[in-house]
Parts: sequence; structure tokens; C-alpha cells
Amino acid sequence: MSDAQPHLYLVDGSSYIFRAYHRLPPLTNRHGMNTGAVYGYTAMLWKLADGLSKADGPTHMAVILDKGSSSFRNAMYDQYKAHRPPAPEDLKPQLPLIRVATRAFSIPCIEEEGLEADDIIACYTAAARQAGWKVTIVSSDKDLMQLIEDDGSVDMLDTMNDRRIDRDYVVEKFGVPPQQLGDVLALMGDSVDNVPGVPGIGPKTASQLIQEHGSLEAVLAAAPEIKKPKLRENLIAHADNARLSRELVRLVCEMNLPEPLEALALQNIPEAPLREFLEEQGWKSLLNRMVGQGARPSNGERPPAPVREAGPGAPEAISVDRSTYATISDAATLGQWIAEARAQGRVAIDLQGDGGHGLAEGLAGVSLAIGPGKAAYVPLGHGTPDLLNEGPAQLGLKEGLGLLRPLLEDESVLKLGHNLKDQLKLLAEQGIVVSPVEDVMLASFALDGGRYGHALDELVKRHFEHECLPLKAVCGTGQKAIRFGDAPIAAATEYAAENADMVWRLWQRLEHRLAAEHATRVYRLVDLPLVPVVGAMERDGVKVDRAYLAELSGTFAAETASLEERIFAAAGGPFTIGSPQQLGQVLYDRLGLKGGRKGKSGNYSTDQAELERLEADGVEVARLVLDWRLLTKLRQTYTDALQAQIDPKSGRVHTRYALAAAQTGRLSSTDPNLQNIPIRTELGAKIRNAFIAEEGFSLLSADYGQIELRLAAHIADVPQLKEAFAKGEDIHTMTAMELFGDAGKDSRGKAKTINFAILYGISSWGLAGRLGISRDEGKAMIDRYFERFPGIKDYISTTLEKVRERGYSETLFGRKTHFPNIRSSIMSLRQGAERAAINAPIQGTSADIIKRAMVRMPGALADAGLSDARMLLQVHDELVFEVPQGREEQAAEVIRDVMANAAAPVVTLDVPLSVEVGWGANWGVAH
DNA sequence: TCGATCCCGTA
DNA sequence: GTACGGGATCGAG
Repeated sequence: MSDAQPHLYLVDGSSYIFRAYHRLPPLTNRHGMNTGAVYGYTAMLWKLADGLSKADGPTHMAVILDKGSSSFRNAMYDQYKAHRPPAPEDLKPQLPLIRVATRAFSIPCIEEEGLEADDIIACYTAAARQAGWKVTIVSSDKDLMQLIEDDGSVDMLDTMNDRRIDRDYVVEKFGVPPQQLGDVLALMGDSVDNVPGVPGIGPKTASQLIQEHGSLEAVLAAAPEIKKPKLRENLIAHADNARLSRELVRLVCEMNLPEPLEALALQNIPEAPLREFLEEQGWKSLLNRMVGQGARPSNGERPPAPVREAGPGAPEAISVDRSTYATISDAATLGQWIAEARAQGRVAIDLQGDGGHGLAEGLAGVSLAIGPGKAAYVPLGHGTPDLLNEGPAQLGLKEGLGLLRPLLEDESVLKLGHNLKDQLKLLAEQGIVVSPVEDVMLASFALDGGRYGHALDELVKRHFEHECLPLKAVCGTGQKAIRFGDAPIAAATEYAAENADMVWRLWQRLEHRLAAEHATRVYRLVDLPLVPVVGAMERDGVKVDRAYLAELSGTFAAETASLEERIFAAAGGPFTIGSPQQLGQVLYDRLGLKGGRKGKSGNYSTDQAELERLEADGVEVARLVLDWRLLTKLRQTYTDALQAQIDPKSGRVHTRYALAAAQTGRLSSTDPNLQNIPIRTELGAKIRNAFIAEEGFSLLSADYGQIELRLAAHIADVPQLKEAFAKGEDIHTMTAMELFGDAGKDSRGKAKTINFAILYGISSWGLAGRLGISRDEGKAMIDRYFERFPGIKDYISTTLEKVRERGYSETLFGRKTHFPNIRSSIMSLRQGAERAAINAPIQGTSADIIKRAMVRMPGALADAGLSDARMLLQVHDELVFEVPQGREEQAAEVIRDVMANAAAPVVTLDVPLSVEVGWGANWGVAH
């Protein structure tokens, strides 16, 4: 190591320990004390000290801690950090251990009464800079980011997420450089430290304002001219709070250094005290690392890094010149391209529709790519046929598709596409069955699910840092939008050919990862084969009784009108009932009702729970509004909207299923969403009766009973649950008996709530809210549940451990869902990710199973001589079919069989899957 | 015309 | 507490 510039590492010990406590799994030392956080802390110090001889590693190091509970900021503002919950019980005894651990490393530990760690860090940073040293602050606290210097002389290291935080990071995250960060933080406030900020201003607005005006004072000065009324008022009314907040977030250095800089030199660490500490704690793995290494755990030997998969990797820079794309308007040229595609054995294709959603309205053209940058557009339906003008030179639809058909159907030529479902649907209408195919959207979904969206332009941006020509640049937007087929051919070529080009390049990049990252099974055996199946469901659509819906609409409307009158009478005048803002004002300001709860936008909450609370207090208008909401919701969202969605050509409703939208692997349904048709309320359930079978057919509904609980029983290996399912017992009753020793209505209801809470990633707070009990009672109930069903507890901890280590969860079939926030330093994000990570394997396995059933269904029906039976809808655990009358029993047998055995042979479940089947003239009676 | 927010329907 | 999509309102452009 040369005598280069000294480099001081300042470790923000207090904040580290809190974060470590929340994110690391609990760990018990040999005295039965939880030491997870201290262990994490020790491992971190180890790693840092290990950098002594490394480039950019520390030459000097100190740990800075908070001391005492109040600082000069409390004198400034007595509410500062007032709402901080006390440290969790099992963290408290760990706090003094930090000092012990730090001493064991012979690293100085600095704390000062009345000063927060942040201020001490600011002081040392200033002193070290003055001495010409480099400083790295080991923390992820945003307040400390104010200290970062543009020239790199001060940066931060977030060891939790293993990343350097520098000026660019701050600019990216907050929109301003570190020098202006304090102003942004002052505006946005901090609910954890109870820094007030300005109401209604969050990170986004704060950053925008400071960027615009340069400083907090400038923002406050300009406040009267700000256009947005709410923002203006808040800025003026809370200017003092903003200034106070500015002082609260300011880091101050008003102390003499308790230890001189030179005293912080990092030495080789003496072995004895460290060994003693590790032995005391019983941390064998760290002890073993010391063996033969001397005390300093360096000498090049690092513990093996956790196994991480490749991931999307760094973006690959590409150069794209859209002007080189070809437009093909004659048969000879197209023939040459087709020949070259044949020679390559693969071709990327993209179809351009004519308007409306997806490709429903017909074909404007086809683009092809036969290599990176080698792409062309074949217009087929541009311009409107016109007796006087010929329109643009192009191959006609018939001729063009005639030439392309042999290529598209050639089994020896691989067709690459993005979201091929919609394109294959359209070609199928022309009688062209494309095979074989690969879909980059689905490949990306299988590889990078949960990481980001899988739209083509987003994938291109992520993988190539390239911006695709947006469709609106070609077709415009809104009312003035034109059909793709009416766009100028030159622009259409740039857009369409680029898409095919990008598909080609993406497949090159994704293909090899499928096998390497074990995503092949989900991609090839589940999602890809589902494409034509779902395409057929969309094409077939479901018949809807328009007259019946219209009648319901009428009834609902009349009912709504009378409710409206009564609401206005009770409210003392008309207002927009549908506006939560106005409703809140009427209830709490005009009528003066008590107990209004305001959300962060400053409006009163008027959601169902609040209105029900008012209703219980005898407020009649609350009941009326609830009824009004139910009726308007049903009318607007269902009876009216559904009528509008009936395709005039088929008289049926053709929903569209998104295959790569839901993180867990579920399908989603849009335009209209047929996966949220009402059923729970009596009134809502009437809407299901509008879904009817074609003349001579019945609607048949088959749904899995409690599939997610069954999967939880299997995955978490809970003997009692598995046994109950095997015997066909009522699962919630069984749970109630286990938990409470009785299965009265009340107990069973509670048990049911807990069972669901488990699936959703339980928290004592959430359960308490749901059951209307205290948090402690909720906690006790969860503890009891874990005690009775230890498998569930193990499942949760091992799942989280795995996700933290690898970054993703997996279903029984190997579908991965990534959780980028699982190690976030922002608690709410992290906890959200944890709940989702607990739920994803269960919800995702259920999605895999029903998808496998769907893939097998058409063949199974055909084999049974039921090719007239059609699968129409999927609602997560339910499939809806149209079956010829008189064949219902037989179809039910086949369907039940396919669904119940859909996990096999890949996965053998310890619990049976039950399938309930019903049928009738409409969905309401079938379900 | 667009995005954010609130509210609410399903599994 | 999980996973979605969509309607209305509101405020901005």
C-alpha cells in the first residue's frame, strides 16, 4: 500500500443496527438471546476492515453512535422524533453489544451526549476534508447524503445493498445535487423523525420545486405565484414549518473532535479480543474464517459470495439507424428476404394492426428482421382503396400473405416475436398457423418477472439503452390519432421495422439465459404453449345478454336517482356524491360529524370502513351513500360498460388476457376485465346472469376449491392441514379447533381470516386491523398459529431467507418472481416486498397449475369427442366453458380430471385438488 | 388529454 | 396484509 491519500471510513453504527435488525433473520446466541443485528454488524465490520489493503479501502475508520435520546433538535422542536416507536424488545439488549463488537475489532467508537451520530459524522467529514483526506460514510441515511461532494472526496457506501452512493446517485434519486438536498428534505419532511415538512409535498414535488427555484427560500418567496392552488396555500401556510424542517435536517458541526483524526488509523486487528468475542457469541463461521488467516480476515481469502444468477446484465450499447430499414413493395424483393430468412432458419416478425385495440381491426403490414439492423416493412393495407387514386405502392393483403405463408408455416424456420398471441390470432383468421415460435415477451417474463415490465419498448430501453420510435410519433394521439394503415409509409417503416429488429436482438440476448437460469420449464411448458389457447379464448368471447343488462341498468339508475334525492335532503343541498372530496366536506364540515380521518392529500377519507363507522353511529346519510356507491359502481363499471363492450360482429364480449402482467404469473384481463365480475353481493351477483350460453349450449363453470390454502399446506408441509384436506374436512373449522379449541361461528370466522392472512404475508398490525383487535392480541394469535403450525413459520423464514439471498422467489414449477426491494433500506418498501414474497410462491403455483390445465384442456376435450366445447374464461381459480347441451356431464368429467391432475407429473402434491363443477343457462347459475 | 388519487369489484 | 383493472373526479396542460 502506497502512502497515497488517507481514506477515512465513518460507520453510522446506530442506523445500521436498526436496519440490520429489520432485514436479517433472527439469530440466537448460546445464551438464547437474539443477536441477529449484531451478527450482521460484525460481519459488516469484518468486510470493511478487510478492505485495508485494497484500493479505495479504509486507512482510517471509526464507528459513530447516537448517545442519549435527545439532542439540540429537541430544543428546537419538541416533537422531533417524538413518534418513534421504542426499539423492539429483542433489539434493545443488542444495542450495547455494538460497542463490545466494535471494541473487539479495536476500532474507535465515538459518541457524544446531546449529539446525533449524523452531526458527529458531519464534523469528522469536514475535518478530514480539510486535511485533504477522502471520506466514505457507511450508511444509507438520506440526511447524510447532504455531505457528499461533487469531486468524489466524500461519498457513501450502502453495505446493505452493496453500492456506492455518490453525487450522481443523489441527483438520480432526488433530482438535485447534495448541496440542495437539505432543501428538498425540508420540504418533503420525514414521518419517521417527525420532521414536519409541508403537507401535500412528497419527494417528487419537493424535488421539482427546488429544481425550479434553486432553494427553499426561493420556493417560499415564489409561493404566491405558484399556480396549483393547493400547493400554493400549503406553502404559504406552512412556510414556518418548512424553515423549521430545514434546520432540523441541517447537519451541524459544533464540537471539538473527541478523537483526533490520526487516532482513527486502521491497524491490523489484534487477534485475541476478536477471538474472545466471537467465541462468546458462538459464531463459528466467523471464527473459522480467522483460522490460519491471522486476525485480519484479508489475505485475499474472501468467503464465497452468495450464488447469484446472471440477471439481465449490463445493457448492451447498440447503434440503430432507422433510415437503413427497407420498405418492401414488390414480390421479387419480398422473395429475396424470405429466401434469406429461410437460409438463416429464423426470422423476427411483427404485425401492425389497423386500429382499435391490438390487431382486432385487420392488418396494415408486416415487418421482418433477419439480423441485427437488417429489417424491413411490408405494407399490405395502407391507404384507403380509392377509385381515382391508386394509393401507395404495396403488395395487397392477399398477395403479401400468400408469399409469407410458406415461411410462417415452415417448421424449419423459427419465428421470433413479441407478444405473439395477438399476432397469431390475426394470422389464424387468415388461416395461417405460425410455427414454430419464440416470444421475447414471455422469455423476459420467465427470466426477469418482477424486475420490470415486459413491453417491447421497455425491454429495448433496459437491454440496449435505446429508445424505440413511439407509436404516437407515427399515428398521433387522442382524437387526432390515425390508423396505422393511414400513416405515411416511410414513418410506418421506421416504426415497424425497428420493432422486428429489436425482437431479433432481444432474442439473441435472452435465448441463452433461458437454460442457464432454469427458466426453460416455465417458458416452454407453461407460458409459450398457452399462447394459442388463450388466443382462442379471446377470439371466441362470451355471449352477453344485452337486453338484460339494459334492464338492470335502468333499475339501478332509477334506484340511484331516488337515493340521490334522499342524500341531498339529508345533506342540506346537492353536491357530487361521487366526489370523495366533496362528500368528505359535506359529512365533516357541513354536517359537522365527528371523527373524520384525513389522508395525506388532506382530504377526509370516505371509504367503506369510514362510512360504516358513521352508519353504526346512526348517521343515515352514510348508509345512503354506501347504497348509492354500490349501485353506481354496478351500473357504471358493469351494466353500462359491459354493453358497450359487446362486439357488434359477434354479439359477444372478447376480453383480452395479458400473459406477462401479473408478477406472480397470473393472467390479467382487460377491455373489459372479466375477472372482477361481481358475485359477493346479492345485487352484484345478478350481473353474472348476463353471461349466457349460445343457443343449444350451456355455460359450465369449474373452479378449484381453496387451492391456495391447499398449496400452502403442501408447500409449508403442515400435517394437520394436509390431513384435513385429505379427509375433505372444513379447513377453517379445523383451524378454529386447533387455535381456539372450539369451532363456533365466531371462532371459525377468525380462523378463516387468519388462514387468509397467512397467504398474504401476515403482520400483527394487519391482522389486528382486520379482526378489530389490539396489535398485541393479533401478535398473540399469530404466535399461537405458528405454534400449532410450525411448518408455516418455517416456510415464511426460509422463503424470506432465500429471497434475500437470491433476489427472487420460486413456485413449485420454478417460476421466479424477483423482489428488488427485499433489501431496501426503506422499511415500508422492504416489508411490502416481504409480504409479496411470502404470497408469490403460493399464488404463483396456483397460477401455474391452472395454466397447465388450460394448455391440456383443448386436447383433452377433443380426445373425448367434445371439440364443440369451448373454454371461454379464466378467473384465476375458475374456468368457464360453453358446452353443447346434453354433453355437460361428460364435459364435466373431462374438465374435472384435467384440472385436478394439472400439477402432475412435474409436481406431486400431498393434498388433493378439489374441483367443483356446475352448469346452466348463465354464469350465475353455473357457478 | 393526461396523470394522480380515491374507491371498489374479483381471486 | 397478496394479486389485479377500471371508473369518476380533480387539477393540470
